[in-house]
Amino acid sequence: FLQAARQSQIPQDSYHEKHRDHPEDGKHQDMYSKGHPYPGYPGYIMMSNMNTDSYMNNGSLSPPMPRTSNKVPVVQPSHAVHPLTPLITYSDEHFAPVSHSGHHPQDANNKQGMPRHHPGPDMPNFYSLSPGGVGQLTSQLGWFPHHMVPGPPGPHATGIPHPAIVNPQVKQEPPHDGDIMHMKPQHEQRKEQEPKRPHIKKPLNAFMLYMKEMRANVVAECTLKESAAINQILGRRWHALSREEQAKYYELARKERQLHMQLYPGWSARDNYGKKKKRKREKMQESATGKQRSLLLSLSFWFHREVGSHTIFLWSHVLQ
DNA sequence: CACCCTTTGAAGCTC
DNA sequence: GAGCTTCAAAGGGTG
Repeated sequence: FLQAARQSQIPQDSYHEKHRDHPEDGKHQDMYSKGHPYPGYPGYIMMSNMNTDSYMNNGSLSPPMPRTSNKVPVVQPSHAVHPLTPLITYSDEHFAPVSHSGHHPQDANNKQGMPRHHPGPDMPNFYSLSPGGVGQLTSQLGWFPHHMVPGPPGPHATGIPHPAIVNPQVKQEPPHDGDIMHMKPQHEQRKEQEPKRPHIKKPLNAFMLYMKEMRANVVAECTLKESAAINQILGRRWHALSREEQAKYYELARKERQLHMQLYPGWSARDNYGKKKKRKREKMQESATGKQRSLLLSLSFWFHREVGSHTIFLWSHVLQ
């Protein structure tokens, strides 16, 4: 019921929902009606291996990109800059704010007057590396760590932390009287002695990159502020995108992963696995056990009705 | 204040 | 390998 209520809050007609039904019919007009949501965000740095992406050439979408493909810098979000300039910045020339969404060319050209490079079949060029490539990239990123240096990544010499790194909010117990080390169990001592590894976030996938880029547009176009509702809209818009438009984000996401791998060679999604949503997991568990309990109650009720009859035989099987 | 909600996709986990 | 779970972002809502 709550979900239905929440969903009902979504102004279905506040957006050009027709785009969903007619994705090729003047869609994305809303995307640029308000201009780019991130004015003045840094330019882009081009990726080096875009021209070699076969999937881009054959028109297929990128999700199934093999992880063994060329490793290229990733885009990792910076909380202070443009959403799509997280780890790397791109050259405006090739991946301008207008073009990176690939939507609403009319609005982009007419209202913003910005040149728009439609990805289309020549998308590979879209991501061609600007002079300097990754080297330039590293020079532009003050936080860019020595990605060949092993060990936990931390703040760069500049003092600017990597945006993907979140220092764990360690709740510090107020100091107790006496020697704490003697008061705590051995495993806790060991825990404290272990270096606190910074939390390295997962690289963003294609849809997440799309969301970061388009969220401001959607928020600006409607009165909604609830992210759940915004995300529903973004999900529908994502499906309304053409393959080429989506491919752009898949490619960005692929480069995100590649740069992430370079930045954090030892990192694995396993590192963050099971460290969030504790309440939800517990809730789900509880829900599951609750269902079992209610099932048991039902069966119990049924048992009391049927006990003494021949059905008790079946009940005994249920209990097993 | 931690988590929920909601979306998609990548990756981990379980069987 | 299939199917399920978790986490990435976001921010108002919830308990």
